[in-house]
Amino acid sequence: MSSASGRGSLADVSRLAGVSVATASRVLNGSTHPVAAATRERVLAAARELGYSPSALAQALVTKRSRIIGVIVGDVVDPYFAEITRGVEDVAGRAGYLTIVCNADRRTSAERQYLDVLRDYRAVGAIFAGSGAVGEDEEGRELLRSIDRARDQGMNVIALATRSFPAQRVTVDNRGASYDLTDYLLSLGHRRIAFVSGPTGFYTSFERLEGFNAALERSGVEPGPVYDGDFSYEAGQAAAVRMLAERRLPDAIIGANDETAIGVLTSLRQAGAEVPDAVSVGGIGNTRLAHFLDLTTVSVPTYELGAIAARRILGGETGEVDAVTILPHRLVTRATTSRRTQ
Amino acid sequence: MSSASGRGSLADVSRLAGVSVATASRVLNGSTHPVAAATRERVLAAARELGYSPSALAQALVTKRSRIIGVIVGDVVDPYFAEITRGVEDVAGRAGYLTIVCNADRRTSAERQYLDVLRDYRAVGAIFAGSGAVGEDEEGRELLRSIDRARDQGMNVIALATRSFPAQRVTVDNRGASYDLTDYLLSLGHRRIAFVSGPTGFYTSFERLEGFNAALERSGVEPGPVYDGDFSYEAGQAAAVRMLAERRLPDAIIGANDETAIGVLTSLRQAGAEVPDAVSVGGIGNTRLAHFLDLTTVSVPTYELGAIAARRILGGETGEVDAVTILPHRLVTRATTSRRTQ
DNA sequence: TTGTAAGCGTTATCAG
DNA sequence: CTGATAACGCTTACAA
Repeated sequence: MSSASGRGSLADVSRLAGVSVATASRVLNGSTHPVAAATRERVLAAARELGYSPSALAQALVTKRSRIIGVIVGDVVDPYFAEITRGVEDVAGRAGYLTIVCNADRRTSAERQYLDVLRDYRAVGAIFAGSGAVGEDEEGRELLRSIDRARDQGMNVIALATRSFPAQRVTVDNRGASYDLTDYLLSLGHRRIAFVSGPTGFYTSFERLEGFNAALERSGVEPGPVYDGDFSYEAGQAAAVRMLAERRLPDAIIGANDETAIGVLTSLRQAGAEVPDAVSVGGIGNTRLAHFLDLTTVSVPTYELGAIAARRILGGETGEVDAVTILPHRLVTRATTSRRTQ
Repeated sequence: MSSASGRGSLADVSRLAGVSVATASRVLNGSTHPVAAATRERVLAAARELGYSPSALAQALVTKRSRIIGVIVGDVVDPYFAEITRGVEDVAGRAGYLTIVCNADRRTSAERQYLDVLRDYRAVGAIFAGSGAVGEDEEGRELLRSIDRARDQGMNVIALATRSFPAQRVTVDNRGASYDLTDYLLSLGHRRIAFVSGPTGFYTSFERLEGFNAALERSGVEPGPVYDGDFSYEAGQAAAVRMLAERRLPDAIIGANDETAIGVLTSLRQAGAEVPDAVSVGGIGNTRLAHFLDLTTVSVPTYELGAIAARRILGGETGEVDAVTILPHRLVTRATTSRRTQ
């Protein structure tokens, strides 16, 4: 009976302390149920002697809820997501929760699979950190089904970007962020402004492109050329190469995120184009990369995004499923942009 | 009885299919136990209809093992660890395992806490990605105790750096990496070479410093100045500021890792010092940052480190506890180093 | 080939 | 204040 390998179960502790498992459970885990001081002491002593630690698995099984919180990101290596993750982990860890980081590689099907696993482990909630595809395809519908099932089991789902499924949202005004950056570039005298977009079909890509176009239009400037990208460094490089091959560089270039802007920046410089003297370059995100490279960008409170989402989930604020909280962004002007000279 | 909220249990499926839970279990989970084709079909159909998905929690409880693998890193945001994480997650995910990333902030006590939680969830194994403190302090002893207990419960523990506890290791030759970089700098004619170290007391810091000193000594060059750091960007900046305040810059500067080297690099450039014309700068790691900034560095196969460790754990190769696998490193010369001119 | 039943380690409900 | 005991959802001998 006395669990061959485990000197660690509640039963063992209760036996050693000479009480029932019920009592042992009450003192060892945060129960409000009253227990006599003397009894409590004996249990504590027994637990210490045995080096008891509760089986999170068993606890979760019976309470139907584990102390796990999941973050589903587009790319663990992108600092944008790494910083969000840190925010989640900080508040989760402080509350004794474990954070599971799932790398979906920006694929909806992977997101769904991870969500399912998270649900299988009865995670308390899931945070979708990345943007998703616009519109209703089969994968989107499957994701929606998975989300519904997750919710049925009591999971709390939060998105940190616009998504095609209903969810409480904590995000930033991507359109505004892009608008502000474009506007700043215009104010520096630039007219031919190029934009290297995010992956097509993603909400965040769309919103940022929209802000760009809106700012140009409002100033009566002809829409600048748009180069397809996917939020990667390589996409920025590729776009820069294409620009360099054309007869004239734009006055300024915006990357849909910092990674892409940095791809543009380094390619340009390697090719001998002066930044910001010949071309200005800006990104969005204000990740550490931007800081390191002194890149003009728009600060997005990534850490806060993660921290707030985690707090929501832990606070059990199921709230309105469609509530949306917009965190402020802020233009950060640095060394890769300057007034137009030529 | 028919679980109010759950139309999802094995019992529900078995009932609908008209078989016992044992049979349902056998067909639904990879059991080799024979089941009649017709029965199998009925069970499958019932499961589909109910949208059954097994409780990972219950499975783990009874098998005493969950499909979870943990990675304990020093800093999620540092690309060095992010890339390791990606390696782990790729192979774990492919095998249907969930990766839990734990951010220990380079604190031994946090590492221990995370390991304990991982054990509470009966993770199949834990990977210590970061380096640890040299020597035997109380925290080190506690960590050791936790590791022993984790092993008792069947967990597999692997370290990706030298650690003070016994563990199978998959790592690189840090001393050699640093030696090679230093040697390269010497070959370029540099003589006054400075080193910005990692956090004092950590094995990896120590090994890299050692390689640096060994290379200088072997060439009969006077030991260069060593500045204290902690693997952070800020440490690199601080060291650069101190150097700039001194009467003469060194010929070359080595950062104990890429982050630090980049801190040095950007501070130098912002202060108007030409890199590599006035000073050469190199790092260790070959993280994406180094790539972006065209930084000379030593390539460390981070992704592979993580992938191999994960494969070991999943393969259940408990193997020799002290076995160590050294992966090759490689000097990557780029634009931040050049022959000494002055 | 199928079923029965004993756990796995907790929590929670009810009686004392 | 304390103790039985029934779940929780699943796996796995052991029987049939």
